Amino acid sequence: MNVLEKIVNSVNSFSKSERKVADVILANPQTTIHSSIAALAKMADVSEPTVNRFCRRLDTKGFPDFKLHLAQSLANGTPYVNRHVEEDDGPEAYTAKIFESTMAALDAARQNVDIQTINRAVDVLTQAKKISFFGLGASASVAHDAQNKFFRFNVPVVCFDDIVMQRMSAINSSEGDVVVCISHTGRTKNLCDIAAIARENDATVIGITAYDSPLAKECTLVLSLDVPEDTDMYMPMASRVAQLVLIDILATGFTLRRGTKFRENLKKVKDSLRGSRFDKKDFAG
Amino acid sequence: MNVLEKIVNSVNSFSKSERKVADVILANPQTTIHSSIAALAKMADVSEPTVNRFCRRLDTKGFPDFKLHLAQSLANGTPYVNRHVEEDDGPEAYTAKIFESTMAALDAARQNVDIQTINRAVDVLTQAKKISFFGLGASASVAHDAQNKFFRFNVPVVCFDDIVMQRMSAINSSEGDVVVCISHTGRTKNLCDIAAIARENDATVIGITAYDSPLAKECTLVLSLDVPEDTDMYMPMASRVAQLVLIDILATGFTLRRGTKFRENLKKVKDSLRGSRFDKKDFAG
DNA sequence: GGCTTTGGTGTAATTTAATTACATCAAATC
DNA sequence: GATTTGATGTAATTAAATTACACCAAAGCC
Repeated sequence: MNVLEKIVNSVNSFSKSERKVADVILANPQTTIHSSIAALAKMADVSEPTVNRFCRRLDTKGFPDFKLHLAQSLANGTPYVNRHVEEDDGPEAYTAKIFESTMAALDAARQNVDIQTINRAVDVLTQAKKISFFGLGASASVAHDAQNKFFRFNVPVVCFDDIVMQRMSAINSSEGDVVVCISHTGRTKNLCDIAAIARENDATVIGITAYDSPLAKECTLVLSLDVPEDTDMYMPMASRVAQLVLIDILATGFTLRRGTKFRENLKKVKDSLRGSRFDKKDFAG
Repeated sequence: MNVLEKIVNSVNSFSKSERKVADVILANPQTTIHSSIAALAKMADVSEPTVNRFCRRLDTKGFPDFKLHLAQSLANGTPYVNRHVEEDDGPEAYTAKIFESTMAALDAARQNVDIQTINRAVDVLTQAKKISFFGLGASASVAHDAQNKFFRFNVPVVCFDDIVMQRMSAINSSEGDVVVCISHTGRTKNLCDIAAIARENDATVIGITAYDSPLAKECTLVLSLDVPEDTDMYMPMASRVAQLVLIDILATGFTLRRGTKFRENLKKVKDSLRGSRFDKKDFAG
């Protein structure tokens, strides 16, 4: 276990002064590793030996050794804590927090996602006659992204963010068609309807949504992410990123399943974009 | 660049004694971080000040600081490397890899992003008469997402993924308008044109794109992410996620800048969605 | 309720480690 | 061959961390 987590975990077993030290370290871990024991003691408003004892309590040899461990924890990417943005955060603070909580969300998603279901979803997608991506609001952009990805596979794919179009599309679906419904909460009524309609018409419905939601109930296959969402800002952030990564995973599974030959086709699509771009060589700095 | 790589790279510029130090450190980096300067000097068969000078040469403040950096380099090695998906990866493997490389990309983005520029971008956005988000292809969904976010702020915001509409919109822009152009490569000709047109019409142009790209040259402000992209699959994945997180950050900065009163408005928008949803209580499991 | 003990905390002394200042030596240049 | 430059080590100095010890507060005991 890394030192940072260790501090968080054993916060209860700390004494009053030790907790002060812990707070300061957790608040500015980066500063800590560049401070002397005296500076840190002052920041936490405790004596130097208290800091030293704190270090020992965490199974390090002393303060310098503790800093070493801390440095490694920090290097390990992130203190994957889902830190919330606060009123008086400056640009550095909220930037760091958003990156970190997004990464924390992805980490959580990775651990929660069910590989079996992913595999079955890939199965279904590779055999689809037609693939439709539906999302509303914030999930609409995820659906768009999915369309963009699967479009490159030269598979019939559509994407609607309009309820009426979605409805018509769902009614016209038939066996062999795959409908992917995207919704973080899984409680958007219109989308639940769409899923139900599609199923009635024998399409396979994949839900990228919360497990145990109304939408999930309407789906053939549910890909749940269970991301701890920071709702402070009243906007879905982390969940949507996790959804995108999930789309990436499905797309990747798709290409792998289709084999080498197929991937050459992808390259062709990519090459076709070249004409619309400035060449890397053309543009010298 | 991490210290370990730095040592390897600059091995030529070292003096005889310094090289002895370098050799010892590279041979047992793990031991080094737990040794005193005296111990290391003895191992390398040089004097202590030589070791100190060696540390300074690598842009560290001294020996303890050097050890800190070294500790981080060592920790950095393993956890999230940008592991590439391979031909015969199963679902577990590619799922894990995609999550990890996305997280690695975010980590890299976090370290590269320029806070100053973010702050200025937020400045510009909060003062905008109108905000336009433009993207093409994969970046279109990012633009959509941005629109969705900023729309909630009750600010005039548009988003076009159609070149003609983008062009018309850019021509009609004027001072006080902000145009955000999104492109991973920054080499999409059409979007460069749009940026140029917008600027000619006195709009402020923010580019979410690669630093040093043709698009960047056309922008007032460039938010660069420098994400190591996995191009194996011929699709932008990680970069687009980083762009989204950047949008999240801008949106967050925006709300924070606007103050408490404004955030109540956000809650209203969120509450307004309630009617279109199944209530949490209505739906028991 | 007062006494004792235990655990936590700070002050000051001590020890250890790192850094600086300076002297010396080697190699390169004139 | 002399001089200068840069590299290195020795010794002194400074800074940092640790230890020893004293004190205080809270919990348990008589």
